[in-house]
Amino acid sequence: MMQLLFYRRPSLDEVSNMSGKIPGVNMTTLSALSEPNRMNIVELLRDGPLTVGEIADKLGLRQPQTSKHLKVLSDNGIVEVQAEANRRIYKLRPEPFQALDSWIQSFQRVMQERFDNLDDYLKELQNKEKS
Amino acid sequence: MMQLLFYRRPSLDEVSNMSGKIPGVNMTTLSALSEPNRMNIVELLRDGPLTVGEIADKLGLRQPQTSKHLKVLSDNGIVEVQAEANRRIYKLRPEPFQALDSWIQSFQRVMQERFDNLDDYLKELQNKEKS
DNA sequence: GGAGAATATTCCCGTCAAGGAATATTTTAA
DNA sequence: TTAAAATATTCCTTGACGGGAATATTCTCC
Repeated sequence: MMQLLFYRRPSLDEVSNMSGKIPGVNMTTLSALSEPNRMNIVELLRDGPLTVGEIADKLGLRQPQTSKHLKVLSDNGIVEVQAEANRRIYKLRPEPFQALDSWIQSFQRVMQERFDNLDDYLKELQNKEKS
Repeated sequence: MMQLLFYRRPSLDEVSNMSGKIPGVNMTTLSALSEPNRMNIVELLRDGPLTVGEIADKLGLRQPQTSKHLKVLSDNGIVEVQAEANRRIYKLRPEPFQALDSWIQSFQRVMQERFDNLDDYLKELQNKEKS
């Protein structure tokens, strides 16, 4: 069961300073998803595209807030829009999730290797102290 | 290539209201990781356990800030501590990443199915308008 | 016990995002 | 062209978090 503390998300400037440091994953996706309403929107869109009004209805959100959250998701490439008459139909884009997936995959691999070699580290520490 | 916008992270209260809605993944992990310095710490710990001082050195952070970030990561079960004399050795815990992994996996599955049936949705919309 | 190293905590401040309310924009239909 | 529906945008306020600085705590060693 994952947990996710809710602290202030860093500003756009802070983020852009980081970009490129983490291969395949810059952090805007995580930040966008760490807002509960946006995560709920994303979960909702798993079942297929929806209009703004439908999303607002199903989540009990007001329309302006829904539009704002969708803008954030859209700016980050998490969703895309298709205009259809008066309505805007939002759907998920798979790319961010694929990137997130491959990041975690590589993560898991390294973690597995390094999992229980705390003992090794302790010996390292002792060696350093001798010198 | 993932993106991650940086907006305010929701408060702890907001998060606890969401808990359980997303099976296996509540959002505190994402929120904790969406802070650049904390993400850097996590990336650093991929290579093995480190003390607070070492983390601060390698990332160019001050010690108090480093401790604060580590506390957030610790409170969220992303890292665990082992006391060793004066020092505290921090290492990653695999569970949050496994949970995040399985969430994305299930996500990918559903997205694959629903990927390109926007046409179906448009037909649905038209049917609704007739009634 | 006292000094000093390593780490944690507290306080204050500035910033920035999320919500509310109102308004603007776009589109269709009559 | 007006009206009305659907959506986007703006302005304002509030609250929370991250950084800085200082201090507290914990531990070891003499």
